[in-house]
Amino acid sequence: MKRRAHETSIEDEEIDLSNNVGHLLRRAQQRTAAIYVEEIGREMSSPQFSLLLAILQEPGRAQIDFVQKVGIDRSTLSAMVDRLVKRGMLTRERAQHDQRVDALFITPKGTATVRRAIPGAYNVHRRVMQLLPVDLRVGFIKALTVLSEQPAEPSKPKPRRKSATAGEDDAE
Amino acid sequence: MKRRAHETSIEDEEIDLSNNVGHLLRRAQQRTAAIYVEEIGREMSSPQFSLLLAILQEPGRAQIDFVQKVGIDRSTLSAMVDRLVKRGMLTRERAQHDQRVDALFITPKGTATVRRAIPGAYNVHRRVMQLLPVDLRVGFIKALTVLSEQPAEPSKPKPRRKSATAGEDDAE
DNA sequence: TATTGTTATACTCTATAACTATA
DNA sequence: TATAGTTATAGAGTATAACAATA
Repeated sequence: MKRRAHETSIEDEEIDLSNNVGHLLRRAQQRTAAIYVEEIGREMSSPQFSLLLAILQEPGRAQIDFVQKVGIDRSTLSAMVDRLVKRGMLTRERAQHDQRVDALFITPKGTATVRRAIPGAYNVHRRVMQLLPVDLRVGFIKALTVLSEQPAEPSKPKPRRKSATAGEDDAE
Repeated sequence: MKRRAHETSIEDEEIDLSNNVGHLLRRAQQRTAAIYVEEIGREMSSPQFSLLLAILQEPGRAQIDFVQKVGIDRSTLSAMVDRLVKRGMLTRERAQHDQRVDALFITPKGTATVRRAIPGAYNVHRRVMQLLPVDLRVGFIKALTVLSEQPAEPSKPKPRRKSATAGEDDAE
């Protein structure tokens, strides 16, 4: 592991959860999720809301498009779409021009459901922002946006020379 | 996005994922999780690391203490501890003073595992921070800390007058 | 051969409720 | 009765790998 970052001997007491972005992000999301439930309820999970909203705005796109747009794994998305189709929120249609792709459409019921949730989504955003000191708000969203935009190689792993295989430079 | 709470008629196009804290937090966490895997691998999930670290720092505390400290649900934590015990990272010991509580201890193996992961944890933190413009970094952590600290009534629902029962003031 | 989507597998996390054994 | 922990359910999301159909 590339410990050259800080090759000092590290005491257990020197690290703690309060300066661990991963942990903080999880807690923050947890808090946000709680507010989400208060505002929107359990009819739709937050990722489901994101997906439905995206489809509402660009109906007819292929699943793969939403994978990238919404940031949900291919197989996860497939399962999510299954559930939402089962609940009458979405439909799948085989694309004519390419028989491999499923175009996604939102049903009237799905549309109504998302639209109903939109005010709640605003409230979630607003309430979370209100928890923060005013001077941190803009920067916070900026920071999250930057992190969200970083493409972690989203299903486009650029066919590197298949020679060596092995290490993703995973450093073990 | 601050279109004043709601009450206005909202067009679908006016809201989008790029100003939705919930969505942004999820994406950001996703990105962080990917870095976590690169640095630490799949030996431990991020929540497991948090838990082990907490126990390393305060061994012998009851499970319930870690529920609050680490922010993991009671039953989730129970299952996590099961897995970690099974993998020889933790032990449970019935507390003498209160036969209901399980005190948690980290084993030498667990200790070694966390300690080995600590440099990686630093790297995760560092790498995530480096993705951000310098001027956003401190504020970002501050904001996350604030959000993390908000207690969403963590298993301490304070026995309100048992009179009315009913509404958790859940609004809805 | 590459791409889209599905399926299988396996983990993990979350939440609720009911249950036990204590206190 | 309240608390600590477990267990049973149920629902989601995530990730990997393998596969079929299609391009």
